[in-house]
Amino acid sequence: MDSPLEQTVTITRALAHPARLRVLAVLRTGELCVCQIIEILDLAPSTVSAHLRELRRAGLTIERKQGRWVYVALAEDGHPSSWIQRTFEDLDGDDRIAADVELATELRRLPVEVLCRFGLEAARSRVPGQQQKETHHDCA
Amino acid sequence: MDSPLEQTVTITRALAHPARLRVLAVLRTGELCVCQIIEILDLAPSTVSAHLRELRRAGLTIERKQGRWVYVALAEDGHPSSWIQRTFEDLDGDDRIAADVELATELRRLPVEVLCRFGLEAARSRVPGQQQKETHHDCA
DNA sequence: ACTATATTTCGCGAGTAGACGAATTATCTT
DNA sequence: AAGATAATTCGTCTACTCGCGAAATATAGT
Repeated sequence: MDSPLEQTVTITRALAHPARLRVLAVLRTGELCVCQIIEILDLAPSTVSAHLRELRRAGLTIERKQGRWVYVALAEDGHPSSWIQRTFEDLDGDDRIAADVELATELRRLPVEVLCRFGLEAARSRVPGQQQKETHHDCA
Repeated sequence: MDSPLEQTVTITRALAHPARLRVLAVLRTGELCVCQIIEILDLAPSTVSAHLRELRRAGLTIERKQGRWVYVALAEDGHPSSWIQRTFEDLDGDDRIAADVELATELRRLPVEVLCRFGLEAARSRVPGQQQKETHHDCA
């Protein structure tokens, strides 16, 4: 449909924002649900939703809906994925990205249900020792 | 100075415009002077100048001044150049780009002096048979 | 059916990108 | 020194991006 030129613009435009690059980087370690991404970026849900829409439109990510939650993951194939690889080469070693990845790792250990509803601080205090017992919903 | 994240944004933003992608593609076959690029893009000189500034700022191109003319070329090394390579893979086969490259080939045969001063049509009629005799200034 | 909640869509305001023409700068030619 | 000209900078206009909160949508649990 789009010419190669237009497609390239779509992809590079999608890449050309720190919040969207951060999302891609953090998805490198696996899918995340939208509420986790909201927590990591620390932006309004509507803002994050718009960023995710742009990534999806460019073919850089895919989404699956599971119950109330929407999980976002990197697109595995298609040529957008080689742009993602190129991006990661540059992003490696960035402090902000490293912090995001670390936070993502913590978030994966917390039950999504608690995180979404009460926020990070509350989820941390509810699951202090990095081990959750009475979780009903798994994050991935 | 800039973090890897900021640098990546700078580069991808620079790539995220059809006019700038066209410039990069056309430079693939060798350097061009600004007036030739103006002719190819068919945009106001001030607009083209702004696009070239952004490419330079991102480290994607380099410029050298020779007399009145400024010649633009792709940056050969540094990691911006691998972004350029990635870009070319996608741009190959685009009709617009192909036409631009063809036009660039023609422009290289015309004396810059005539092209800059009188425009493409005039330069074509002054050098009808693809051979120029009384050229004082070479294009590269 | 009703309530709670995860996410998206909508509408708005502030800032920026990208187009142009006019004015400026730098360089060549005479 | 003066005039011509390639290119850049500046000012302006329009349109879009990106942030937010409010409203709408969809799904889960009671």
